[in-house]
Amino acid sequence: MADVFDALVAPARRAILDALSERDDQTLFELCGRLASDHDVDLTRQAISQHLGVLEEAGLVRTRRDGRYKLHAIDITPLRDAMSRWLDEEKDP
Amino acid sequence: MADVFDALVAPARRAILDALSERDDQTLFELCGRLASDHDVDLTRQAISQHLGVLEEAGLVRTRRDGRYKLHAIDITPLRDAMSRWLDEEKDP
DNA sequence: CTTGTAGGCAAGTGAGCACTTGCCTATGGT
DNA sequence: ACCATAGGCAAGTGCTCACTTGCCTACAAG
Repeated sequence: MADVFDALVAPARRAILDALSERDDQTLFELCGRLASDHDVDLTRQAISQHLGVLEEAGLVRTRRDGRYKLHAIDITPLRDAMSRWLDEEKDP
Repeated sequence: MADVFDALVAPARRAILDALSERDDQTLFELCGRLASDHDVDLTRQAISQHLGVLEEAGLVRTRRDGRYKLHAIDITPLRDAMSRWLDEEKDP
């Protein structure tokens, strides 16, 4: 299981999370097109696929099979867990 | 100005932020000792100093001079800003 | 002024990673 | 059966970065 912080360090992977925030259940090819047109990410399909693998290992992306399509969705739970140590500082007034 | 995500990818830098979360206004030497004893980070002084430089460039650490001492404190504002795009998803019930 | 402590600058090295190229597998339509 | 689409595996390359080593500056106390 890869680290959440390792997963977030690549701008392309953050763009993937942004694209998945807009719409869940996108295929690899959908993501390639959307990233190129809307997020200034112009990478090969294999590069995007590898990034998705890292994100999935970190738990930030969930996948499900539908025939020959593999649909990707974002899951921010590991992100909350990783950041809570700093962001959950109680501001007791 | 370095990227917040670049700053967070090194485990040593996250440990520094943890150490500064426990107590603000620590010097470089204080941090070296505390990191070695409490956070399993056994690096040279120069390495810690370079990490502090990256954190400062990312805005995550604020410094002030006091005589020959340089005191470091954490500032999580850039962290909130960087993560809000995913963590501020409104859960409208 | 010298000595010790706190910090800074700079170059060098090694390892990890982002990205590509090339080929292979699987599912679905006609 | 055949072809096109969706996805996967693996090796190779170049570059970035974490860390060290070595030397230099600043402030303070005796």
